[in-house]
Amino acid sequence: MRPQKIKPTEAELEILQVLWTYGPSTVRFVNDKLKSERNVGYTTSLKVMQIMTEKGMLDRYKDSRTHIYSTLIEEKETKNHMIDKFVTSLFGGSASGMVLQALGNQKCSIEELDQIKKLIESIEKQENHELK
Amino acid sequence: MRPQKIKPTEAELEILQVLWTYGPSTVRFVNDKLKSERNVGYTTSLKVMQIMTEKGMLDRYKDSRTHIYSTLIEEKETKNHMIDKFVTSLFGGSASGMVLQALGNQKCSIEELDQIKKLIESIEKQENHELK
DNA sequence: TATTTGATACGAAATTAATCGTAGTACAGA
DNA sequence: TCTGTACTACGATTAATTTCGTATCAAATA
Repeated sequence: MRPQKIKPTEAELEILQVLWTYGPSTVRFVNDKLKSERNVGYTTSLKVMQIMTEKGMLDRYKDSRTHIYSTLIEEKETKNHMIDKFVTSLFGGSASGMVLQALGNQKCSIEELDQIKKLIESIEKQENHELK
Repeated sequence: MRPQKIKPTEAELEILQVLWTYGPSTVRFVNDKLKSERNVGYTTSLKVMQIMTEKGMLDRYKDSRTHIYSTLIEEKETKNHMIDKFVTSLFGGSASGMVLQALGNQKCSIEELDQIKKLIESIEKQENHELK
């Protein structure tokens, strides 16, 4: 049973990134991180985080005066869902189509490319195994 | 000079897909295609396409009674921008991070994986060239 | 104790997206 | 010519998102 539909808005996503990166945090901490990127008021972040809590995306507990928020949705799972949606809506569901275009136009280092190649090889090896 | 910021909404993207796939089309044609996926009213599609025209995303000319719409934004360029935004907001700008996760969780055929591997190899070859 | 500081709750405005109803227009065919 | 059909234009509504101001409360401190 999913906690909720995985479809964070842009503002929610920014907040999730902070919580995924730094772990459970106060509104003050999250807002400071967001402010290093763009201008956001404290009560704006607070409100969004309250709404996310209502939606079941975040949990919180009271630590003396302040609340400590943590995410209830898994980083990897959420990103997978979002990749999936992205691939479906832009590439007719073809993940390889998306990857080909991404690799063609984004700069990756040799090391990164090698890492991808290794992953592909390990997938291929595994598939051969399963075919036996 | 860009025609406009490349940031189609979901409804706009659906329409762009149809126009990219089938070429210049009437509202009726586009709406029929959309209706094969989900329920959309004719005037809804019409309205969105009119707005897209105002925004400079689409162009149109009158063919006797009806308008024929065509896109003013390039498929490949638009998708590249969107990949870029996606990678930035979800993967801190690391395209390889996104690719690794996409390949890990989406099923690609052996042929597709090989195709990706070949692309990587050709990029690597080219980079070696440039380094000489 | 009174004041300041920093937090939460809540309401409400502003924006944007998506949807559709209605009205008007023009051509085709009876 | 009259009528029906298919199209466009436009306004209005709804829902979701983002934003922030104000009120309130509690703890720390002067």
